[in-house]
Amino acid sequence: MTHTPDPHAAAPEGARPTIAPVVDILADLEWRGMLALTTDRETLARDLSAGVVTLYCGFDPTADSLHVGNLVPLFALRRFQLGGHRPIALAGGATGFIGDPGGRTTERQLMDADTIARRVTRLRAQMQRFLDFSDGPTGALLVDNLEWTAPLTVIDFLRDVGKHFPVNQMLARDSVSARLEGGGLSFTEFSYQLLQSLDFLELHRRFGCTLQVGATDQWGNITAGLDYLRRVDQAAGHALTFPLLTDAQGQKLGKSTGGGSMWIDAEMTSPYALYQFALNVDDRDVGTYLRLLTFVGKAEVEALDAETTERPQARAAQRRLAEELVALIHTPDEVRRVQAASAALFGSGSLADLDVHSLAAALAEAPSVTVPDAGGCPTVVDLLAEGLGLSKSDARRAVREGGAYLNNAKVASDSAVPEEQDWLHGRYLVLRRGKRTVMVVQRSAS
RNA sequence: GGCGGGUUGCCCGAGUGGUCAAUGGGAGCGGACUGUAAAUCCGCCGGCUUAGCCUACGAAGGUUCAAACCCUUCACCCGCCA
Repeated sequence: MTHTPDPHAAAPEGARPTIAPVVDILADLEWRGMLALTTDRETLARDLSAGVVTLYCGFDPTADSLHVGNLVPLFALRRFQLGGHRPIALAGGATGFIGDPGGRTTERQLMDADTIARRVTRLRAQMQRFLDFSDGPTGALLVDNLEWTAPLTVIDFLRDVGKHFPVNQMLARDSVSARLEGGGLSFTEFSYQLLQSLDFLELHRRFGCTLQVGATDQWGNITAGLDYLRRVDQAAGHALTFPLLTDAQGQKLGKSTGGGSMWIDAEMTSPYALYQFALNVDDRDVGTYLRLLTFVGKAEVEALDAETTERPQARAAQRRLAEELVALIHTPDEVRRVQAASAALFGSGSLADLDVHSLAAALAEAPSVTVPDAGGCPTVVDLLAEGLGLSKSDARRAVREGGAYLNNAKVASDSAVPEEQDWLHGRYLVLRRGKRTVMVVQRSAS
């Protein structure tokens, strides 16, 4: 087990993410709107108040990074931890090979072993950042189900696991029946629930894990595990699921308006992009996001809700969400950097008035293109295309539609070339497409 | 294994020899309005050396002056029968 220092520990006061204490975990999840289904609520509540409960949630390596939507279950583990319980984050090194049939209509593409191994490594590193791995009864654990699944032989699997699963019940699971009504599914994906059940049993035996949490499309897989636990070990466990949420646009949580995911990995989604994403969250969704994706307490979230209703233009809730998210996912230092960048690029002051250090800092996050000092500068169209990864046609179109700006001034012609006086401090050009896509052109200092 | 239906741009989906870079809807992008929001309206939405040219309608061949559209083979998907 690896112990990582809390990335927020060294941060100066004020910039650190808010971590409100959790007294009653079920009540906390409830007001956050995170409770979809549970097995017997009263027994669960009693167990949770009687002492430390060990619980787990699985994460399959479906991408090279977690995305913002994955934070809902991951943060739920943390909430349980704050409430005095012990979370286990499980990386699906084995289940990633099989593919969960739930929540989709078609067969998954199988991943090769190298891809899975790489992704599991990255997944583990990311999950470590959000839980407290210090020693003690509530210290988090990180496991990979490949550890106990890989050594299993086919015969053992069929005798020891498969024997306990009635096919008629497996067929009845929503995740399976939905697929049967659609295009069907392979035996491979049909078997997924067995592997997930095996995980639950294994974690129960190793760590006394008695609760599995997950998005509500996991309900069938989780309860399959509970049946298995009962049949094999005569043990009782619990299931708790979170609602599947979509935003006001019908998008999955954490998708930008462009449809792309907001990744946790700074290389895949820059802190600036994440900050801007949060700042632009729809008024109707911001309360939900604050509840699910931050640890801000009830009183404060409700105050921010009221702010949103009364003074939407201030976007206090969005600002808070943006700060919290960047602080949690990245660092408090990043919060200050992206705030400075946002203020400079969207602020009212003229770019030309900005001192060179502020300008350089503001532009650090933006895509950048460097041109040689001597010789002619490329056209604005070429610079936009290169810096923003557009086709020439797209870049030309942007200019023709009046959606391209050089130092906040509209570019009039698609043959425009920056002039000498356009270079801010002799070194920078700020190009913008539309309202929010900013890039910088630099040339070496003379 | 047999018979039938299908495979069109980011997605859905029209088109069944020239007038097709391809109707329509959704998504996306830009503009106006605003609060870097929503709604609404307008424009755009394959690429390029942009009044033109190139590449595209599952893949490869063929017929034709001309093919997304006709023919052949292959691949995949969906029904029905065995």
